Order: sequence, then structure tokens, then C-alpha cells
Amino acid sequence: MEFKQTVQRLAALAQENRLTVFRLLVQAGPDGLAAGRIAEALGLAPATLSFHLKELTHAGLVQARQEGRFIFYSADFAAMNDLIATLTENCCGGEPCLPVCDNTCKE
Amino acid sequence: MEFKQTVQRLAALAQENRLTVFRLLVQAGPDGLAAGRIAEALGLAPATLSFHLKELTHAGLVQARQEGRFIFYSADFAAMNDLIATLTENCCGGEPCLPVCDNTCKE
DNA sequence: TCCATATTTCCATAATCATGGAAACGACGT
DNA sequence: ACGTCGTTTCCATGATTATGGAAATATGGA
Repeated sequence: MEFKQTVQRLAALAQENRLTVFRLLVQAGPDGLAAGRIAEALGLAPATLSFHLKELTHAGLVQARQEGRFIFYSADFAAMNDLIATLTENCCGGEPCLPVCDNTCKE
Repeated sequence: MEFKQTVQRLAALAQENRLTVFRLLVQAGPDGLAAGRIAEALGLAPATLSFHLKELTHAGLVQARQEGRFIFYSADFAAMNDLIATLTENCCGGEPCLPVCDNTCKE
């Protein structure tokens, strides 16, 4: 993953409201959630949420699809995996990162 | 890992100069590097680097130790592993995150 | 003690970011 | 075509962040 994109994705997640949105979308699964539902869950003004969703989509971490009058946003799991893989490399200098794998890869 | 700390650590890494510093420190290994060497490597003004190092140490991602006249900074691998583990959980909803593990945990 | 070196703190400045009201846009039902 | 609902864009505002010059602090050597 490219350096600038890594920074952009980190920045997209490095904000309380956006990280909350992303977690919500991960929980929601591949179908995602309509913007309105997200705004409701976080108690944000429509304009504010729209700003954050743009930030996340711009970074490639979430995807938008129109469905009727609604716009559904969903987490891009592959993009998140790319990010985590990049961080793991940077963290471990290319070596396997045992503690992380012990926690997440068992069984 | 706590939510706010996660945001703080993401924010610490979500800046080109700081991510570069962190990667440099990961490369440098447990001994780390003196602040001056880092400034030299990045071509930053001392005050600017000091600001970024404070940001990283405050987030708990790097550690500082005095050695003679120098201050050596080193990556805190455990903290980075915590961060990655937290992101992996958020990314995969608690499920194992196969693509990441395939890339990083083999052999 | 005095000087040189390494690093930080203080401060001001410019740039970027977060927020939400109001207006615009787009899709649907009538 | 009209009204409504969901969402975005436009815009202004306040807050936070990044940058580096200059002064302060700390360490070690002469």
C-alpha cells in the first residue's frame, strides 16, 4: 500500500466520530447502513455526518451505494485488511508479528 | 484498548512525518535512534521534530531514554501490536481476519 | 566555571479540520 | 408537475495542528 494512502486511511480513522461510524459499519456487515441510520446512531447533524462519510469513502475505507432514496454505506473490509497488513509490516519490520497473530488467527 | 487511546494512536501515525519517524524507529530496532539522527534523516527543524516526537511518545507508541547528551527514541512494539489487534477486531467484528493472517503469519 | 552540543519549550503564524445552518439536489409517490 | 424525504453541497465559524525561529534547559568535556 502506498505511503500517502496509508496516511490518508489512518487519518480517516483517527477521529472519534469517524472511527465510531466505521465500527458501526463493520458491525452492520456487508449490507451496511443508510446515512440516516448512522446519523441517528451518532446524533450528528446531517452535514457533519456527510463530511465524515466523504472522508471515509475518499480514503477508500467505506463504499456507498444508492438504494431507492437512501444511500447505504458499508465498510470495505479488503481496504481495512490492506491497512492492517501495511501496519503489521511497519510494526514488525517484515517479520511475523507473533502477538497479533496469536490473538487473531487461532482456530 | 480504550477507544480514545485508539484514536490518539491512529492520529499519532496519521501524519507523514510522524509515520516516517515511526517506520524509521521500527527499522532501527529496540535501541532506537537519537533525536538528532532522526531530524537529520527527515530534514526537519529541531522544534518540529520535537513536536512530532512528543506526539508519538504521548500516544505511547515510542519511548525515550536519555543516554549521555543524547535522547534516544525507540518504537514501542507492544503498543503497536495492541493497536493492530484492536483494529483487527474492529475490522473483522471479532472474527479471524483471514487475509491479514495469510499475509503475515505464514511460516 | 565556561563552552559547545543536543534537545526542548515558548511563541507566532499559516494551514487544515470539524461543525452545523441553510439551500440545493435527487428520488419517490401522488 | 408537486410535495416530501433523504442526503449532499455551500458557506461561515471556531478549534486544532504543523511549522520553525529564538530562547531556555540539560549534559558532558576542557
